[in-house]
Amino acid sequence: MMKIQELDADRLDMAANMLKAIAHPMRIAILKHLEAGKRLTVTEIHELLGIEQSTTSHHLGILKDKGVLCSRREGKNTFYYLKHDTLSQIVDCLQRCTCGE
Amino acid sequence: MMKIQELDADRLDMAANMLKAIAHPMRIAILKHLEAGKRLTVTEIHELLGIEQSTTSHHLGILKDKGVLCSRREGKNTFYYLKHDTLSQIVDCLQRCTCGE
DNA sequence: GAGACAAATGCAAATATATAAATATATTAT
DNA sequence: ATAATATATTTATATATTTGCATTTGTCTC
Repeated sequence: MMKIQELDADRLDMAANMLKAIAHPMRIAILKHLEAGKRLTVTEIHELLGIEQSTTSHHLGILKDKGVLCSRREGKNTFYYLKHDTLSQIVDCLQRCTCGE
Repeated sequence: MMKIQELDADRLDMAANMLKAIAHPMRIAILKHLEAGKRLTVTEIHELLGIEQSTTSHHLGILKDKGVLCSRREGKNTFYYLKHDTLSQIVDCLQRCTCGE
């Protein structure tokens, strides 16, 4: 039998891990490109952002591992996309909050 | 004269710093209590969450420093509150995304 | 199978973050 | 000024993250 508090703590940890995964300039930039159900390959992202292939893959791995993205291999390519569409809200919110400061 | 890319990079950094500030179980718990324009003192939060006073102040300092919270001193107390009401969206979104996994 | 392309992994150095304990500052009341 | 209460800062140690490079694994075409 598990206490409610533990459940809460577990969910808080999960939420913190998701946010930690997103909380990186490059990974926010990645999410901006994946709004509205878009699917992109590792190479497309690495070219869009101008960062190393291995670095790109690493960032995508973190986002996938923490439940932010899903991936699907199709032939030579692996497409990445948002696990929950609603996650775009976070990017939108950040965009609004960093407008005028 | 500043390039657009630099502006983008600056905003991404600012956004990442805000998120990094939020991405911690205790700090998410703090934000949950500050929804809907609520204002709470350091002591209230430290009693609500059952964590050390100095730890509480430290967390609040991080949230304020990174632009998530504002504070206002009134007598002996310092009240903390959300800088942008819209930031509650992030907590709401996390709550939805960590429901069933 | 060999070669080409796409993606993932292991590694190491630099950098960043968390935590708690101790200390310091600010405000009010006496 | 002193004591009491409320916050904030400092410090040190432990731990985690970022990054590029080199390597490896997976997939397709020939």
